[in-house]
Amino acid sequence: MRVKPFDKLARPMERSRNGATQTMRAPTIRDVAERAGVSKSLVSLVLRGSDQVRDEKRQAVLAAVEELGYRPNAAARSLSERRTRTVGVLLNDMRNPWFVELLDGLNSRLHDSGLHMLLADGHLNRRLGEDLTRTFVDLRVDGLIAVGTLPAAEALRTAAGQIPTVVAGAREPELPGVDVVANDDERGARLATEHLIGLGHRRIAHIAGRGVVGELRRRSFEAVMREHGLAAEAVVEQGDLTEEGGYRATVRLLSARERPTAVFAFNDIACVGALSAAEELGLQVPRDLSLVGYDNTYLARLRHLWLTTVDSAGHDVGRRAAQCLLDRIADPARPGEVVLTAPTLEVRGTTAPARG
Amino acid sequence: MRVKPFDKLARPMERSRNGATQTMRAPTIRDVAERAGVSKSLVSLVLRGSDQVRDEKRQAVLAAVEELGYRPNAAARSLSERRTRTVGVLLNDMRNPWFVELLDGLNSRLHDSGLHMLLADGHLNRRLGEDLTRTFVDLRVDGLIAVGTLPAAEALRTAAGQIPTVVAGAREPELPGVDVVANDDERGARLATEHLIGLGHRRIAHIAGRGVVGELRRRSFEAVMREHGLAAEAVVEQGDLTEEGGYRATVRLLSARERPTAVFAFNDIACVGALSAAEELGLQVPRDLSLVGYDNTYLARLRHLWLTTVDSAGHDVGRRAAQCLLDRIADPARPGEVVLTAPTLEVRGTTAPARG
DNA sequence: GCCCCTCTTTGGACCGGTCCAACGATTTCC
DNA sequence: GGAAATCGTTGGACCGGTCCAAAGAGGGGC
Repeated sequence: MRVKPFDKLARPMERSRNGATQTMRAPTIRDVAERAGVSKSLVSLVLRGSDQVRDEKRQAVLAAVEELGYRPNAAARSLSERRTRTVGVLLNDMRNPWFVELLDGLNSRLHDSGLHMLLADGHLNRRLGEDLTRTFVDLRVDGLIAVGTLPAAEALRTAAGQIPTVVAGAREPELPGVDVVANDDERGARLATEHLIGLGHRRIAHIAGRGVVGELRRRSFEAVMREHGLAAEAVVEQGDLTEEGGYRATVRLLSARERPTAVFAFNDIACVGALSAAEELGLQVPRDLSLVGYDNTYLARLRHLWLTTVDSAGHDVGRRAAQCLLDRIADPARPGEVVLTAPTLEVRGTTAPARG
Repeated sequence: MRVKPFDKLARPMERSRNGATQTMRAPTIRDVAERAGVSKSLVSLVLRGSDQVRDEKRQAVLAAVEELGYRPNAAARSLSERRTRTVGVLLNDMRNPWFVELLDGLNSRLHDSGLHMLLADGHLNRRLGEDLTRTFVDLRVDGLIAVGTLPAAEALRTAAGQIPTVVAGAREPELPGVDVVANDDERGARLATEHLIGLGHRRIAHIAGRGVVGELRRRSFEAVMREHGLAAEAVVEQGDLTEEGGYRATVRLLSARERPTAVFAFNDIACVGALSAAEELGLQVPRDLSLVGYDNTYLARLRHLWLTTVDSAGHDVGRRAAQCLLDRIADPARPGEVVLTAPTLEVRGTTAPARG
């Protein structure tokens, strides 16, 4: 289908059908001023809450605003103030419920400071985030938050040179002057692994994820196993962030000669895949196989799944990331910081003591 | 925690630490003009792709743009063009994966037309959408899309008077001059119910949702049952859109004297709750109880759940809603339209022939 | 050589706000 | 009573673009 470019479309609100629907323009600050019998400067003062205005005039202005249904024009304000009160959020993948939770935290904190969130999903817009960062630069957003690991690290570096930037919920890229806020993956992986070892499991597998986060969790898993003298019992199988990946990895694991009695999956979604695989191969969870996920998304909380999982506190990560951004807006020159939140273990129905 | 108002924060990008990090301003169109040795009007022409410009000058301008790293200021452009190239999306609940899918469709179509999406989640911002619509009005978005049933119908009515508006993925509110794009709930409920009847089920329950959508599906379910002479076998239990609601409704259904052999749930999430309840009460799905969900979200596609469900084509609904909005922007005076997409049935693992 | 026409280019008004220097009217102080 | 300080208000420059009327530059026809 050929797409009609927007340029060719009529301008909004120029209802030019016939005489009936007239072209009515939104009232401006000057209209309000005229109606209230004051200057536009005074109106501006009142609207910005100055206390240098006589009460009588203030009332007149507010009345005029009410009567005309006046609403300030954000574009004009941004242009003049040289600030948009908007932060751009580059989202890796809105389908991942953990990111949604993070977003929630972000939003709550930003909203408190009178900032709006402009969302863009890099997964939807094929452009891999390159165009999106550019768009945000054009919009002169006051700050930029990259949620999750983005494909376009280079574009982000460029943008970070001009706009206060924070990476949230990912460990990369580490760029100069960019804060990184995430959960402590090493600690989380340790919690999961020690939980399984504490239940008496010895042969434990890990379904690994990609990227820096995947590596951190895997290494921590291996380290903990080594600490307990179980280096030889540690199995790592590469998966990805999908259910399918978790499923296939688990099928491979369970077809091996020496089956693991427990699996620590990179995230909840992969863990659900593992659950399906176990069931399909006739194993009962947690009797025959213990499973631990990561993220404590609502998936893990579904009664029918009820996964034991590491809670990586997405909401908290979001709130802290927002705080970091606010600090960075206040002082753009401060050096980049890495903030890690402490994950906790949420024990549910997919882990049990090892048999025998 | 006291929140520092944004007003008190430094303006972005005025890096004023010491002499080292200087206050560098983003280049404007005038800087480009000067560098290229032409007027700003000419630069504007080049940037907007006019063919009335001599090639030599065009090259000079483009070179200057490149050298300075010039990026146009969106706020200034909006102010002057009286158009933002942005549509506001009021999202009922980002946690519902079906809406995410719809958003995807929306985004793809809007992006093709050079429009950006400004997302706001009414569920996150407690303000119930009232403030959000106002914010969108302030921003002078070119269009408004309400995704899902919003609590603030009145605010939406007001906004719709000023901004082209479309409701997507919900059937209410029906307002003058507002299009409604959704899947055909009556048809979807019919597909589900007839599927179950076709499998030989007679005593069939429906876990009903709230609002107009809930009512449409329930009525259609009842109508189909009546058509097959099963009016007396139709059971309706009120649920809500959560897993918990589906769980509880199912517990009630299965504790009745005459148990249904099949349940048609309002949506996938409620269906998962039903699945848990059945399992907990010792019933095997689909052997002892057939289940049908609605929406075909990725939940339904998880191997471990593998729900038979009605596919309500979120992506398609999103794309059509975007098209409606574009049409409405082009001609704001056109009367409101109701567009329904045809759902399909996705048969998976939770339905089977009735026993006996 | 002059006039008209087409093709490019330009100055400046405008979009709707913010912000600052300046101003008139009081009040305060000596 | 006059100078200084305070308070409330205002005009106008400015933010960075778009857009339009009009100016300039050539070219062709008579």
